[in-house]
Amino acid sequence: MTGVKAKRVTIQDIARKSGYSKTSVSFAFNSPERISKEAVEKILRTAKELDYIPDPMARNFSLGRHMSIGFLLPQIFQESLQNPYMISVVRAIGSICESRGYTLTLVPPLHSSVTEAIKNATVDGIITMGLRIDKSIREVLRQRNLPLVSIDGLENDEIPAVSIDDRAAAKLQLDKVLEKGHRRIAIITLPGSAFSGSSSDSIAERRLCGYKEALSEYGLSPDSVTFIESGATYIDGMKCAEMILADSLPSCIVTMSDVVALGVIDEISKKNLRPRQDISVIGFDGLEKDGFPCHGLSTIYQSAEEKGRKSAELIFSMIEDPKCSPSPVRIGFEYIEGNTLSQRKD
Amino acid sequence: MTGVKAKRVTIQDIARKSGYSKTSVSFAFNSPERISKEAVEKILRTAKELDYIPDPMARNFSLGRHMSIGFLLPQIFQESLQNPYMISVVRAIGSICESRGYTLTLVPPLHSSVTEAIKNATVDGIITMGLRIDKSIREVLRQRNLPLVSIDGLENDEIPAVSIDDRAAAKLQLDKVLEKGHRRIAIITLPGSAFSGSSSDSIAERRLCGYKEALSEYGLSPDSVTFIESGATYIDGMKCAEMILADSLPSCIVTMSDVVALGVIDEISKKNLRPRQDISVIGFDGLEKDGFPCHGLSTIYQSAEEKGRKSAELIFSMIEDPKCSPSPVRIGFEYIEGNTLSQRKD
DNA sequence: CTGTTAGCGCGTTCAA
DNA sequence: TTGAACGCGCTAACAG
Repeated sequence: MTGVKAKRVTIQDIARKSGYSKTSVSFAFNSPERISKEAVEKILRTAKELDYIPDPMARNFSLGRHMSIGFLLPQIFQESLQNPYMISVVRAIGSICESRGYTLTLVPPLHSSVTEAIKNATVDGIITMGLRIDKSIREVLRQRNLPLVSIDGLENDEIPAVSIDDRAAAKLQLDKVLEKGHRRIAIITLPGSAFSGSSSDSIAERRLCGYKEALSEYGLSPDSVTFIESGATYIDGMKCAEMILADSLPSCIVTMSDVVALGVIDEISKKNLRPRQDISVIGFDGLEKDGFPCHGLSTIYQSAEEKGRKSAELIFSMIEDPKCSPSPVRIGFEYIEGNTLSQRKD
Repeated sequence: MTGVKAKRVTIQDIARKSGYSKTSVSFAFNSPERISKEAVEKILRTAKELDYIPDPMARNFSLGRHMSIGFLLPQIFQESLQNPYMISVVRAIGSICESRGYTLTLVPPLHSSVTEAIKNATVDGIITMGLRIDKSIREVLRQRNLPLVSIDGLENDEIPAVSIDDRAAAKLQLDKVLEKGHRRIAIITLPGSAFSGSSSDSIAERRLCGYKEALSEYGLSPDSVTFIESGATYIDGMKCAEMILADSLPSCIVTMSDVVALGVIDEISKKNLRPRQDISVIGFDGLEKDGFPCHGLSTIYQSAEEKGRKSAELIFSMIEDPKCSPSPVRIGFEYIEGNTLSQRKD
């Protein structure tokens, strides 16, 4: 039995007081056409008197659904919702949920465990972003029979995924930089690149491949470039730029995310250098197109809106047809000409 | 009965197969110490074989709880999550939820109705922001026995609220502007000011009172100031600035939100005017302190983190003790000296 | 067509 | 260690 909560009015109470059966009360709320007008009236009147409305949890339990999609946060709340790109994706997912009458449940790791979090999430499906779906996660998904869509996840995997071709996008990014004549280049990578050791396949790694490809096409060695790993926030970008500038003076700083690039730019200004004229900067994400002010940052655009929308549509199709196992979805990308990547002058 | 979902393994199945009762199975998962070691082992082994874990919804239903807090979005998803200040508040709420093992459910209006949304939200409590809590909302809250905390809501109200003294904060803001000698002032207000007609008490209105007070202390009439209402996004700020600049040339533009101020600044630059030197700008919120890059915008700071945290703590205290009706919480505010509000020169 | 009876869903917990 | 009741609403099947 339950705790000490004040005893709620139930469908039973309305049945008794109105003189009808539970069934009729249920009908009055959900299929008024199924019973007589007067019955509906009397029942609803009684319900109003007793201040009754059906309990949504009991209702959902009975119907075997939750009316909510879970967005599984890869890190703790504080960090996940610090990332504007992730927020834009969440916003897009939310819009789809909204149009279907669903809520969107943000699910943080439970006791630092995403697996535990999935075990306990009362949702009809889960969308995740930038998370490695390991064995224990797959197990729980199977046990709970819970559909999951992974954004920016592994490729060649049985789990439905939405992503861009990160390798090609990164290559395009560095191509633009090299085209402009830059050779003294610093690249700020996201966590999860080869440098951090373990992770076998991550966005950062895929993009690194793209970078190396671009370099090799120009006959350059990866060693000619400074790589440095950083978190994905504005502050991280500033710190990282500070480290880089203390050391050398690249003609271009390449980042794997727009917010990092913004931090870099502000740090450059702070050092009394001029972004663009003295040091070029290029970002990644194209946040400006999704409504986040970037002041003309040159960047690679990947639509957060589309990623979110597509993944939500995928999850709903899986909920509606549990048998269907959708194929991966590829989102496009493009170079956005801003005002922070200029021709090398020196 | 439910739909066509693949039949899940239930506690009953484990009981049968393991030779123990449902009760014992339940104990094996929740209070292993209540039954023998071998029973626990055998049961858990059987569960593993059949790929069983307890269903969280059934569990929560049985326990009369949801393990989730609802954040009620005042507008549609798209708009609500466009607002960095709201996002910062959500982030803080989420962190508290996280630490208690709760999820955070984002609840958009259902069929454009917040009341309907509340009726159906499977959550233990609701936090809302900038929403007028009308009669029909109160009714549902009572019916559902659902605690609610309102951020930036009405004052002198029986609903627990978390807010700042908006009137005083706005006065401080305009005081700073007037101190610097500005007299040709344009003020961009949020929706819900007197101009928009109806709303009887909103943030915008309270702040307007503060502005008028400041003006009157300087012997100035409200008519000497240009008021213009705007949405709360970067883009809205740009548009608004465009309108203002097409008309006249104020020496200072005052906004009710930092993002709007950022839009104004970029629009000023676009017009080949210099923000700060030619036109001063002051914002409101202090987003920079909450991790959102504002490049030294002068502003009034109100802690989003604190608003979120306090409201989450309130809601949990109400959940834990349904009888308690907490008193309103006031958050502090302060002027942040940036580099966008300068002495009037002309 | 209107209304009812009975039982389900799944895990928790009281009383034995 | 367990059988039975419980939480709350939904609905198949049936009777008038």
